Amino acid sequence: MPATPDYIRISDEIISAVRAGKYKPGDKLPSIAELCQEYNVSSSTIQLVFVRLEAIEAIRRHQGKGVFITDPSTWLRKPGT
Amino acid sequence: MPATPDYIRISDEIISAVRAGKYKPGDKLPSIAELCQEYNVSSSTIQLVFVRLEAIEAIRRHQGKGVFITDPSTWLRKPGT
DNA sequence: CCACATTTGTCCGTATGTATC
DNA sequence: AGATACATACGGACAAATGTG
Repeated sequence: MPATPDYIRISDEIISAVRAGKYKPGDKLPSIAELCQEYNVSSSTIQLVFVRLEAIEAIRRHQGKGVFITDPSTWLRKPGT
Repeated sequence: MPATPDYIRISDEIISAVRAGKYKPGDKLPSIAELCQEYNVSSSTIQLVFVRLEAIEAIRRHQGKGVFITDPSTWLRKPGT
């Protein structure tokens, strides 16, 4: 059983959404409060997701404004490469 | 306001230590408890550091064993490149 | 095999600060 | 000024893997 942790699963889902074109560069993610409800986790878990996605430069966080998708061409790669 | 947050500063210091050769691939980092004391932060902050370093594949975490430095050639790059 | 200590892993709730609208 | 939203940090609870005796 993998039992993937929430913060891994959620960040992977966001990456998949970018890959699928549901998010485009510059798009703003839902607010932390909304993501908490959508995934039924605490804000601390969402913050973990953001730290992880920011580390690979998949998002940019702007205090007071929101969290935005970056240009995937700089970070997106196929699985297993 | 902090010029640099703890979890960014600490992870950057670890990366610098790798760059300086103080840590080599396969080396085990001090335990979470020791890092907490060394940097005078909580374990949650160290966990943030680990999530960040793991996202860029600078470390690998092994539950019950420890946290280990990976081969820097796969992730280490000069600042600004 | 079992018991135990150690260590890391995940998640939560909260407090406080700062930036933006 | 107030509301909204993100940012950082803490402390604790419990789980899971490992190593030792």
